[in-house]
Amino acid sequence: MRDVARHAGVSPKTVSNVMNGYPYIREETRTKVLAAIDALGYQMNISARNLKSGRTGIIGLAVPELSLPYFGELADAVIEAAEQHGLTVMIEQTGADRDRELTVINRPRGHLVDGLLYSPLGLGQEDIGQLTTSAPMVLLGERIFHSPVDHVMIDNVAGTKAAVEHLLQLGRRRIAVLGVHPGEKVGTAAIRYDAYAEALTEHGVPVPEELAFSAGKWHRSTGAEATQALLASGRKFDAVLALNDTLALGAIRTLTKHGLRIPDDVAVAGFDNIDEAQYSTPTLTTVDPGRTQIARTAVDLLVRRMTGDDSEHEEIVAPYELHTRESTLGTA
Amino acid sequence: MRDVARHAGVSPKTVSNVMNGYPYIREETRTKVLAAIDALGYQMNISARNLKSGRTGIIGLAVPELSLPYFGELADAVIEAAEQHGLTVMIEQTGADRDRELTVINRPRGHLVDGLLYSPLGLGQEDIGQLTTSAPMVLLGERIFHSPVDHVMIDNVAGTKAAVEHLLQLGRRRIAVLGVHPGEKVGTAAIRYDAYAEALTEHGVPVPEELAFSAGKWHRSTGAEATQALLASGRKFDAVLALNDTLALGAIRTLTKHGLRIPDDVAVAGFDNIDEAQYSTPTLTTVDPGRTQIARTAVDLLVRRMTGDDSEHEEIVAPYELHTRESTLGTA
DNA sequence: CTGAAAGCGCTAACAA
DNA sequence: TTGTTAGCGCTTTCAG
Repeated sequence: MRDVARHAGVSPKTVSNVMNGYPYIREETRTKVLAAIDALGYQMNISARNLKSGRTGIIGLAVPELSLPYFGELADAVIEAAEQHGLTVMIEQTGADRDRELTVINRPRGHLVDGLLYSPLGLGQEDIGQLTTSAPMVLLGERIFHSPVDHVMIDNVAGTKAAVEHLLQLGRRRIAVLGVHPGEKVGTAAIRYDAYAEALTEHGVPVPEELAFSAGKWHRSTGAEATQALLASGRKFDAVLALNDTLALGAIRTLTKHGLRIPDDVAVAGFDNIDEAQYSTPTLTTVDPGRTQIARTAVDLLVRRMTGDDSEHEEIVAPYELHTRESTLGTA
Repeated sequence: MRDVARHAGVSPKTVSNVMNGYPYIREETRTKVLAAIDALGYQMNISARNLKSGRTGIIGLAVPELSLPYFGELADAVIEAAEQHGLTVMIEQTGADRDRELTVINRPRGHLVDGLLYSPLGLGQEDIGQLTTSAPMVLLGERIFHSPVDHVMIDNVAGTKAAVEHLLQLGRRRIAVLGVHPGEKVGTAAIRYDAYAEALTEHGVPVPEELAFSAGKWHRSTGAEATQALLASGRKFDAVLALNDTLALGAIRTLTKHGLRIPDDVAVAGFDNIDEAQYSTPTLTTVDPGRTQIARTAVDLLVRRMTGDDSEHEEIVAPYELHTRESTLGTA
């Protein structure tokens, strides 16, 4: 920057002013400076500016795994939204395991990010003490009850119930569940399972605990395995509620391979409405949690916090939408 | 840091030494310093260190869209590999359009990233003049012929040919292509299309130009649309080569909806081997370009460049693998 | 093994 | 409208 200043015959501060669009500069000076910048191929050193300002223009996004379509699509939406605010996004993968989630979240970031969007999978009330980040944070996806942190939430309960009620309306009574995490009292799996049980109960249908199958990571492969186990158990069922879409797609694969017709023999519903759900065979009935809106709302909220808004923490629930498709309705 | 030093009764430099694991420190001093760090909840300011060292520990990854499964899976692998080197990853989305690709790549990064991994979709020889980044760069995915830049490449030509030959061996002769970019002479679409034509020619099969259907973005939706157009054209075909997996999955959807049996009436093959290809109905025959290895190799190479290796630029081709599945073989 | 001094590149505050 | 001074928090000499 000194070089540029010398080259243009002005002071460094003037160069700084030009770079930052400071309005009160004579047109002539500005032109001279810009010419010098160009001539020298100068690029401002952001680290230096950060050091001065204490802010970096970077926000962090912590998600379990980018290779899961839901999180890939979420990250896409977050990056898009961040760009609107002139922010860039650093992504950290937490894996799907609770210990690593805590490690990652508590890793010192050295003032490198101005804020953090955090999409936890298995954390709950008991862990909130651990959430000690210096930068503002917005939690994505699920509620950690009573925690004094901003949340932008999926409507897990209402969404799951809507899916279950849809299956009940179709006359299904033996609805298997895929992807439960036995022992976990908190986290997405528990929330959705509880909502499922509650919906059944509300409609006077007994909760078939023997039809709940676990899957640690919510991948297609684990969905397929859980379905194998379900079939091997010999227990009767006429529907499958998978706790997310990838599990559902793995289930569809396994059911089809075993010659079961979907939805005639077994209806299948998922959660997330990933792009794939519209194009699978059969297309997948699923709950759309409002990804794009969650991303946008969360970034907006985070930006507000970063700029000093310290009003009471907010809990925003995004509207869900149930998409009914062939995996429950058949080919109309 | 000054505070910590005071608290521990040492000089700032000693604190710095402790933080950086400098070996020659008395155990007692180290303990004192660590205690002070803990007591004050001190976090090193990375921006300041960057300013001094000129390096940030961040690498950039520029991909078209994270919501495309291939790039989600690639990003996952890159982040994983970067972590091995203690680097974090900033992701930039270029969209799938050539102008934006150039814009993004030339955006000044203000010394914010130490290196850049760049996965272009539509660039070629003519654009290499534009690639003027100050930080070292490694190109991912495809070769831009003769450019003096490091490449870690998908074996597009051999991979595509293998897929085409597989279809030919099955007796298919009228192989439609989905996803071409008419007018583009460079970029992934052109490379794969040319390889397809070459494979046909080598086997004495005429290239059916009327069976090439374009799709700008390689999404499921565009694959479905292209397939609609193909069917609407009334032209006969017994196989579809989609230039990537998402297109193929969109095609399968449309073909199935029109009552065509796969592979009996139409065999379908894709490219990328995304996770979904193993679980779709039918499972998808596809070319695995070696994602994980590409990510690892590229990060290793980039790190070498960042640490001053300025030997001749390298062009590394990752080994591909053809996975034959139900969409061409049927259910054995 | 530890400390003191200087400076990385930028900008806020003030002065001219 | 532009220049000067000082300092953000760290590390790199070089001494002790």
